[in-house]
Amino acid sequence: MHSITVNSLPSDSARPVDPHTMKVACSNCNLRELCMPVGLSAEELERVDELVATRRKVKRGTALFRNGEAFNSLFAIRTGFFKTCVTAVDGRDQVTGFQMAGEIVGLDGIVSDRHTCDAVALEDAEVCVMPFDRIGELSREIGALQHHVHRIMSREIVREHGVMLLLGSMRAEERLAAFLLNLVQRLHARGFSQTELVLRMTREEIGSYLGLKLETVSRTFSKFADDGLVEVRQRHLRIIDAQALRRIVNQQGGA
Amino acid sequence: MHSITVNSLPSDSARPVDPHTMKVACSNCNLRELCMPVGLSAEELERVDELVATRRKVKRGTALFRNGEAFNSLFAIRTGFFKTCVTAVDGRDQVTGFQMAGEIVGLDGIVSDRHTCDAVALEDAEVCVMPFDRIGELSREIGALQHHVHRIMSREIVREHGVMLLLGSMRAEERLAAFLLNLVQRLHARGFSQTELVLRMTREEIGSYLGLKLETVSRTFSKFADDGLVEVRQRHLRIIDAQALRRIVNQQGGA
DNA sequence: CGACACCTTGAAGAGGTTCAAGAAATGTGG
DNA sequence: CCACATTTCTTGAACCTCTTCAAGGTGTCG
Repeated sequence: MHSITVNSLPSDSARPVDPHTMKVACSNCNLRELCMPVGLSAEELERVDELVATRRKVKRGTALFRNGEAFNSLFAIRTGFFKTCVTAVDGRDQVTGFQMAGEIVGLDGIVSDRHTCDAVALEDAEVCVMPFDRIGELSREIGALQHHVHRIMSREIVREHGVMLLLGSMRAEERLAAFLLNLVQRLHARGFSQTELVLRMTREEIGSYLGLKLETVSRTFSKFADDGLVEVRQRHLRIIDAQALRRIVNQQGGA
Repeated sequence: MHSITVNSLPSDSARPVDPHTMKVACSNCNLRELCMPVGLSAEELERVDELVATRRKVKRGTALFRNGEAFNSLFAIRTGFFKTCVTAVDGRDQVTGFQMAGEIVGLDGIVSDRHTCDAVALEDAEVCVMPFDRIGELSREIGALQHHVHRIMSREIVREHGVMLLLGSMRAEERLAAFLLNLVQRLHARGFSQTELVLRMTREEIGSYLGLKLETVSRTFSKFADDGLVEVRQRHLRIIDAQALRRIVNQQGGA
């Protein structure tokens, strides 16, 4: 089976050798609405273009950054799919999120000038490198950019509130249903199918994110399939009854 | 019993009638190191003072803000103790954090211009109201303030990563031990005892935060007491063996 | 094509929840 | 200041969900 990439942007033929083509024109990027502020003047747009210093390719399975590394830049995902995870002193691991095209990673590093989690590519990926001091300088001059940065950080805080609600009060089926609906909704916003998706992560990674063991994830997928809510073939997933999944999420443990 | 305030700042006698005394001099505030950037010039400090528009008193049990309300300001806690909680569509509730003097609440509202959680005072409290546009303007001119705002938001993201780790991978005893150590550490940073504390929240609120039922919280307290790790008399708590609590947190489920 | 990682399923077990009852603290009003 | 109502906390017992351990199946990549 051929791999379906999460992002279908035209792969451009920029050679890493040429520093010119390494520059990215945010103003022309299909993902602009996702990762850049709207309502900029032509002049402002041009300056924001300079925000992206370089692009960087990240091979599947390798890290964009790791816990403990110096923080210098935020990264906007152009293509590919990432997980972020934190590690406790005792070695315990927790996936804190899955990120796709147009989303920003690296915010965790600002507070201490060091990254405090790992960002690992789950498929070959490319990111825009945005040096954080440059973001600071530019957002001092462009109000819309400043507000945009604040909104991105606030959005991440709110997202994590949602995960806390999920981890703190939902049962396994509710967690997995919420996870699937969230994933497919984000993919749909990027032009993909509302009903079909390819999971880029293992059952174990899903389990880590949802606070469940991989066996529970697998069993719950099977149950959803038995009940006719989804069709599961390994990582290929088709949502048959989204409404039923929504009911599961909003039913407060069976009440 | 008279209430022990979490914060022991001298209560000043400002009358709400007089707009002058309502102004707060951050430059003189004991909490400055907690909620304000360091290394400002005298002139900058003076301008930052103007950040705080007013103060606001919040009676125990009432909300500083609620989910859905318009977002205008961030709030720096001067005295008192808060919880923040999100509510799902089905009415499920999740405490997302407990905040004390020197900490900032309201960051959740930036992304959508509406608050997305409730902030409720668990004891009579007073906050500094900092209009968000003014923060924006001022941080455009004072680089240290800009960076400070970024750091506060990043710190919140990192804090929530920790909570996700707790909720996703720890057992009841580990969660409660981590919770107690965190609480006492933050109180100690504010000049309180390293070993004694008064819980300002109910067992149910602790449980909600930790993803446990109140009975489990109660039982786990009792077990800690039986094992000689803590002394529990209602909400009055004394930590006897902090090292043992730390071992519980770092032991990865009994391994 | 063979090795390895990943996934599924079963059975037994543990940890936490639920339900229930009573005790302790807190607040209220006489 | 004391009696009473209310909220909060504790503890027990039965139950349930998820985990653990184990084995076999499936898919993928060199």
